[in-house]
Amino acid sequence: MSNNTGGPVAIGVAARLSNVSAKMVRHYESLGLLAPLARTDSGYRQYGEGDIRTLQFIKRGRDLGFSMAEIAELVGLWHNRTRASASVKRIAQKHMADLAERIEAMQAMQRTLASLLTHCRGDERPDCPILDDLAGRCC
Amino acid sequence: MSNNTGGPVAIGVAARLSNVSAKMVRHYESLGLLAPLARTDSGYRQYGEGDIRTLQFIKRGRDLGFSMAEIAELVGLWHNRTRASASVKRIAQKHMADLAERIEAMQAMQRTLASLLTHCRGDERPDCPILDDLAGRCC
DNA sequence: CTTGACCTTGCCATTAGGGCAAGGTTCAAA
DNA sequence: TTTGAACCTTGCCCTAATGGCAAGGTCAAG
Repeated sequence: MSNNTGGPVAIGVAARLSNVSAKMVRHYESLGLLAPLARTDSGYRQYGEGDIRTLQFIKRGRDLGFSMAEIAELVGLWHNRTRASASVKRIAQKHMADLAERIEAMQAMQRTLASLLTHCRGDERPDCPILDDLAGRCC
Repeated sequence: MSNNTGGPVAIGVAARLSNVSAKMVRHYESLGLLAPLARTDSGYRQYGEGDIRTLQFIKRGRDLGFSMAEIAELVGLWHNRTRASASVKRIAQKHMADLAERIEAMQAMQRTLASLLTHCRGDERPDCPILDDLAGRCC
C-alpha cells in the first residue's frame, strides 16, 4: 500500500512531492530534521517514503507558522511513540499566543495608520499629517 | 527655541534622545538616511538637532512597521518641501495593505490551530490530532 | 558523443538589528 | 600627574528562512 511507488527518489522528486524547494530540503537535512540519508555511488541523495512524509510534515508546520525550532520539537514528538499529547499541545498553544501577540501589535499599527490616513488629503499640496506625525506632531 | 540646548552631541546622547541604539544610529547613517555628519578631530560623530529629529522620525516610522526602504522614501519626502502629500499617502496605504495581508495570513493560521487545539486532549496519551494533521490527516 | 536536465558543494544576499573585540579618547577623581 | 571609567571607533560574526548563483559532476535520451 505504501511502497507501491517504488524505491528511493532523488532530491528533485522529493521536492516536488513535498512542495518544498530542493534547497530547503537540503537545509532541513542540515538541521537534523531528516534521518541520515542514503546516497548513490555518485553522491546523489536518496529519499525514501518516510523522508517524503517528514518533508510534508515540515511543510505543513511551516504553513501553520511554526518556527524551525518548534518544528524540530514536533518532528521529535511525532517520531516518539511514547510522547504525551500534552507536549504537542503546549507547543501549539505557545505558537497561538505568539501569533496573537504579533497580530495585536500589527493591528495597533493599523489603527494608528488608519487614523493618519483619514486626515491626509493625498493631493498635490505638501502639507501632510502623516509626515507631521512621524516628525513628532506634538512639537 | 530650538538651539537652546547647545551644540552637537556625541552618538550616545543622540541615541538616548531618539531612543535608537548607537549601533542602529550608525547603521541608518550607512543607509544614507542622515545628512553627512560632522566629526570631531578625534573622529567622534557629531549630531545636531536636525539629525536628532531625523532619528526620531525613523524611530516612529519603525514603530509603525514601515520597512527601511519605505522610511528612506518618507525621509526624502519629509525633506522635500515641494512634495505632494499624495506620495506620502500612497506609501502609507501600501503599508496598510501589507499589514492587512500579513494579519489575514496569521489569522488563518490561528483559525486552523484553534480548531486543532480543541480536538487535542493534551494528556499523557500519545494520540494527538495536531500531529495527525501535520502528518497529513487525509491518509 | 552530445545535449540538457539534474545533482553536488559552497558562497553571497536578504531584514533589522545584537554582540563582541581591540583599540583610541575624554574627563574627573585621587 | 596618573589612572580608571565611560565613551567612542571600525570591523567582523550571528540571528531565521530562503533565494540565487557558480563551477563542476552525473545521467539518460537522441
